[in-house]
Amino acid sequence: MGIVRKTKSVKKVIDTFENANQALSVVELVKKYDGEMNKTTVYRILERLEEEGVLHSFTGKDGLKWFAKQEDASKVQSTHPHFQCQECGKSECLSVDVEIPSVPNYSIQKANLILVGACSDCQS
Amino acid sequence: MGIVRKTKSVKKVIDTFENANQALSVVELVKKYDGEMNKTTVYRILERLEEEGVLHSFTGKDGLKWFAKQEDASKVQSTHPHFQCQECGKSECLSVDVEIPSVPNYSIQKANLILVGACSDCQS
DNA sequence: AATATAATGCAACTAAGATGCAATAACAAA
DNA sequence: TTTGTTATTGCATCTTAGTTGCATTATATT
Ligand SMILES: [Mn+2]
Ligand SMILES: [Mn+2]
Ligand SMILES: [Zn+2]
Ligand SMILES: [Zn+2]
Repeated sequence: MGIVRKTKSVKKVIDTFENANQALSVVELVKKYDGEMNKTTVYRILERLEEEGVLHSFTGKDGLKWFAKQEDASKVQSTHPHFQCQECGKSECLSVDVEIPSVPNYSIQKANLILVGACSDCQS
Repeated sequence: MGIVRKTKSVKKVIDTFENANQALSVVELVKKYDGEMNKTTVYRILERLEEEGVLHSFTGKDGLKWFAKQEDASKVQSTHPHFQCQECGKSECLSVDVEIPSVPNYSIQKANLILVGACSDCQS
């Protein structure tokens, strides 16, 4: 499973994430590659890059799927929160610690935390 | 805005939430009312009940929209986490406190925390 | 260069959710 | 209780994210 072949399209996607210091939604990636890569291909490359551990994904505040580089564990913990700016729409991984609350009788496997607000560029 | 008329359908929806001690996804509500209420009507009633403050909503782990009763502030804080069971699919509001991490240069307006795991009924 | 098969393009499909409009039902006023 | 106003509903249609099957193409390996 995962990526086996470094195709032109795969290289493009990897390159895009290398040069982006933020998360990218599948929707915007499909738009970005319009004309050079099929929508289905974008979805499948992202899927494979995630399986390979090159990218990771999360569901944004509006239910859209986002991807971002998978930084090494030292910088960002496996379960980290994501920030989404209400003004410019940008989204990014936060390397802060989150206290996952424990709930009696429940076993929590993972936590999905989205923080919504205004990023540094968008302060009024 | 909001609910003005207590129609049969509105009463049904309110009643469903009264007798459910969990969150309900729009998808399952549309199914539940199949034959007695139009899909569009379900969406619109939920929307109005939320505007009225009778219900509140959140986006589940898979991007689906869920609704739940709006308990009084004393029991559940305005920004509370939600739990979603990977086994049975049930979802509910958690009345626990969550530390919203502060991020330098960012203003956080709200937090959306979904905890995923196994509920008490689904422990192995 | 020949081969095996992973990856792609394309068309069609699924499913959640939104929208415009005409018909209907609440409900307040008469 | 009847009537008039208008909120609500049903229905058809649309939008958009995401998926799937299959034939074609490109990559990596020998
Ligand atoms: Mn991340
Ligand atoms: Mn809740
Ligand atoms: Zn911003
Ligand atoms: Zn369960």
